[in-house]
Amino acid sequence: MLRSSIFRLSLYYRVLKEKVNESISSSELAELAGVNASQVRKDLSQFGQFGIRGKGYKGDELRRHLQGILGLDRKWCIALIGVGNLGFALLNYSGFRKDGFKFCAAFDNSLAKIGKTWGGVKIHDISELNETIHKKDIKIGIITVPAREAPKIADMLVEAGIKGILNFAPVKIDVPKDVKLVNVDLSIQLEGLSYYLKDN
Amino acid sequence: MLRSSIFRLSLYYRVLKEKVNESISSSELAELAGVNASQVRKDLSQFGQFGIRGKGYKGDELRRHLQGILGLDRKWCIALIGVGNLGFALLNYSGFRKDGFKFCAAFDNSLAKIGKTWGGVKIHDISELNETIHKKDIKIGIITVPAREAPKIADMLVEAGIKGILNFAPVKIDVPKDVKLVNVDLSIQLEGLSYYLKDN
DNA sequence: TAGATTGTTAATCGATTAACAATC
DNA sequence: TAGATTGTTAATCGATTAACAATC
Repeated sequence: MLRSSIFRLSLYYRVLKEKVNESISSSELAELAGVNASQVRKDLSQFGQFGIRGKGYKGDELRRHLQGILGLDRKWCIALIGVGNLGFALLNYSGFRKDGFKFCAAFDNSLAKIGKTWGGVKIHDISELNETIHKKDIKIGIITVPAREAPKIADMLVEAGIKGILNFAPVKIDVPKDVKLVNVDLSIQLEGLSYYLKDN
Repeated sequence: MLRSSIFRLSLYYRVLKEKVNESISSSELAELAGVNASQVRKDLSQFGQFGIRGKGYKGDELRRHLQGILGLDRKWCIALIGVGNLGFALLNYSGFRKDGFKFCAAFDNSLAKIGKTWGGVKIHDISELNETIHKKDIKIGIITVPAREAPKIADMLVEAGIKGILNFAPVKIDVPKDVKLVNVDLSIQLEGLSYYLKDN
């Protein structure tokens, strides 16, 4: 399945929250999500037939389907590694919670932080990574350590059996192909803006 | 110019930092950046001929070219709107600084924050947005307010003459086509992971 | 039935990769 | 000169959009 399709399904899932008790056509949904109507129908058709010809889609029904497709109908236990400013912000970001994501443990190597509880989450020493991931059945790792430490942390996560990594460190991470890696590179996003603005 | 090409140029720019005193071939550069060698040459060829046939590219020279192309050879004054946890983390993120990005002002509507200085940046009332942007010659706006406030803030930024917006709010923002908008949607990235993991 | 809108196929568009002549 | 590697064109691949028969 296409990365970009999945991205758009999340978008549809989000905008449908406002249409729970209504019917909605592919063109309305497209308008709300900022994409093409054909694309909406194509994206959905990869997973089933959710609409009624001549009528459109039922908001709540489609939303429930998308929730299942995206795997948001369950709890996801997350580990966050690197409780700096960004890590702290993510621990406290409430937007994740409503999608079933829950921070089950945080890790850092700073003695000042280990043992403390931030955002309701206990901070462990990184040496406890493997054991904690198994014990708490953690499925997703979020890397918010400095770039030079990130590849090693990624290896430790893979070693511990993690199959999904969200990496914020500005460095190339290599993972086996059965591990899904998503990079969020804030510097590169900002540099993209710089390019477009430089001749204004 | 393609969004994806620009993204990769930033990647090349980053990995070349380690190759400043060396020559490097398109295939080495591709390896470091995790892309195809033809793509490296194609990307670069859109902006000029920077290599020597039979030899490759000079690291420092190519890096300087990329710096100019990306507009990173100058200072960029940034405004951050919404000094919550994420806003605070970005204000204190040192990674932006080395690329010439500088937070010149922050804005919030909380009386407890207005007038304070965080990460070396003064927090203003949002009512001072327009005036401050003009006075400080701010070119880029970063939106880290809650979703429901984000569209209004975006309008204010556009009104103030901002031409580049980095939006972290999980909501669709509309801007005129002479304004470049980049969305960073953390929930959607995480939902993407959920999709790939759900059948494991 | 007539109108509307889906699901799906076909056409288009764009991006990536391969190939190779040019040339250091 | 021989070997290497660029810059660029051609081929391939994949994603988006348009079109339309199916059908509510």
